[in-house]
Amino acid sequence: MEPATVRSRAGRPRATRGSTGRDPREEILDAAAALFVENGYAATTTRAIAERTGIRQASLYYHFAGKEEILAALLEQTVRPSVDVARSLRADDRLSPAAALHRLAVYDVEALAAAPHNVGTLYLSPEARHERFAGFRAARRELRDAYGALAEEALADALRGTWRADELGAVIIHLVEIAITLRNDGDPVDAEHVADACLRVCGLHEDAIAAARAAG
Amino acid sequence: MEPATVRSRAGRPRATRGSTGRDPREEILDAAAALFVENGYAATTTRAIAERTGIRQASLYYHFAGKEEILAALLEQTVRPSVDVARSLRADDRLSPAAALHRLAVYDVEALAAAPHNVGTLYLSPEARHERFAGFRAARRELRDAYGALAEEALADALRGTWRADELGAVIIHLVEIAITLRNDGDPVDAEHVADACLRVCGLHEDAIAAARAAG
DNA sequence: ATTATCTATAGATCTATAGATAATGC
DNA sequence: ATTATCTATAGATCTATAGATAATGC
Repeated sequence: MEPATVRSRAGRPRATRGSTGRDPREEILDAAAALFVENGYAATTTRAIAERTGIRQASLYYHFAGKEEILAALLEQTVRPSVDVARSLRADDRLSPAAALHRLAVYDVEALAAAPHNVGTLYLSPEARHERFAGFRAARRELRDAYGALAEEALADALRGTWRADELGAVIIHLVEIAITLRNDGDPVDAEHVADACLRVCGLHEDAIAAARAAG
Repeated sequence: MEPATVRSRAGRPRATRGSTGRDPREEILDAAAALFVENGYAATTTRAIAERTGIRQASLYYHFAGKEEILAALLEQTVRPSVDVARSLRADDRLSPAAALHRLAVYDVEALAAAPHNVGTLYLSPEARHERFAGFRAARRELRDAYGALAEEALADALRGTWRADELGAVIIHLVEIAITLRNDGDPVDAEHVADACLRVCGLHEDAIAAARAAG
């Protein structure tokens, strides 16, 4: 039962017009995401984030210890759902490896295509590699390994021995991330097509791909 | 006929030991490449570049108008050879589209794998998208379009109509750039495998892929 | 009393320019 | 005279902290 009018919160009012009533933490994350993607993490100043949020620069520090913590939150909240989906797909023994791989790829591509501000771009930033974002890096590694394991199981016999599982995982997750680039270029992204391409890289024939697509 | 001892150049000597005798412009580009790749363009200061080069910060400006010009030079010198190879492969009518695509991919992957400091990483930086690097962006677009044109010609009949040529180009060039990520992860990169994967994405069967590989 | 903001600012940069200097080249 | 560097520094940031303030909550 939400109140019809937004009850104004505790705390000194903002100097600028238009407190949106949203959770200020979310407002900051949203503003930061847009700026990080547009200009890059390092080139984005705390002042710019605050300005876009509609607060003063210093007020950021009430919600986050600093710029790094904002990036950490964005990275983790972006990759986490994919990891959860990967876990549940791997646990589902009603699906063939190819079908599970296809589904995971479709989910991921759609998530990247729909994420606010194309936030997947942040995966590519040099900062994301840093030790400091260990939570994100561990999650991403788990996702890559899930792709690797599924792809190795689905792999056509003709290709056995050509890829190690972790390379294969890196290749497939990388292919999925074409969604980021296509979106950046303004092209519409067809998740099924990209997922099909993942199975083709595994050496599957068109009929096997069609079967995996239907099972997903 | 090079002189046996390196004749010292005109100009005030450097304050630090060890003027290498290389072209100072090259020294700067090399130092900047290493730092841009490691820490990102925006996070790299002119001071850090100078320090690594072995000169004072202000001395950079004798060789480059600023940081941006250094990045522009690195981006262009990295993409240019691939564009040249793409042009000559498209002009060579002794090669089937699949064979030409395979060769271009092999060339590109090997170039990315061998480039000093994994400089291909810079393609991914948000700054590289900027208007200011128009030369690089035009070259990259030409390369992507070459991939798109070759891939569309090579495309298996079963896949006709599923991709537009420019999407296809984006997908293939993106797949080729897995070389950057693999190298970042410390994995060895097998250019033939990646090129094969490009042809699989185009829907080619293993025998057609083997033929294209042999023709390259 | 608690919360969420604000203003003000210290201290640490960072880029780019001005002008001096120490070599070689002629 | 020309070249390639140097030292010094102005001016413009940028981050993070200190402390004040204006709301709501009890």
